[in-house]
Amino acid sequence: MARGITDRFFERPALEVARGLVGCTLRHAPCAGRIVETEAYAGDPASHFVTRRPSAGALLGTTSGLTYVYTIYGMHLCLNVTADATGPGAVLLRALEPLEGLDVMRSRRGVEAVRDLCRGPGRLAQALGVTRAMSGRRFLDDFALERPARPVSVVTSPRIGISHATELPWRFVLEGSRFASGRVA
DNA sequence: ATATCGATGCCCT
DNA sequence: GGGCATCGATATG
Repeated sequence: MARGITDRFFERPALEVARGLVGCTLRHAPCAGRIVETEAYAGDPASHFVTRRPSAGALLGTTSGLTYVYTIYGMHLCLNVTADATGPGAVLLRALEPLEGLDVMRSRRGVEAVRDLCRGPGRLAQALGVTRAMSGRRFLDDFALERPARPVSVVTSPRIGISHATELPWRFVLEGSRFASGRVA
């Protein structure tokens, strides 16, 4: 596969990885979708490297290409990939445009509408069958990534749902996508 | 269309 | 005990 992504892709700053992942196809058989929304976290005050340093610090600080899964608000999982092997970094996958395995996604999610299957990090994780046991594994052991066939337009905005470092435009959205979470710009 | 709110677990003081 | 990188249901313009 000419456009397949390897571990080396993640050996750079989280901002570059987050931007580069937008437009890529994410596969976790039998499901697949186009990544339309990501967020970068590094050593900033909103990052788990800072706010959960004792537990998540090692994983986020000195690795790249590993899966990081955490529970939020007691009931939702969020799927991340670590980036930048020489410094803290991770990318949160926030939304997909569903492409394959929609029926499996529907049964996991318990909803029918395509637009509601993977729009938002908790929904995305549920639709793909993400589990906490994946955390710490090589991301590419559980998922496959392919670059987009053509360059994509990406727009940035502040990150969603955080209360610190809200001024940083570290959210990346595929321009014009109806499958991104949050407000339509 | 936006607003509010309850559910829930984990990591931290 | 407090604070979340959230979602879905409900209530109201």
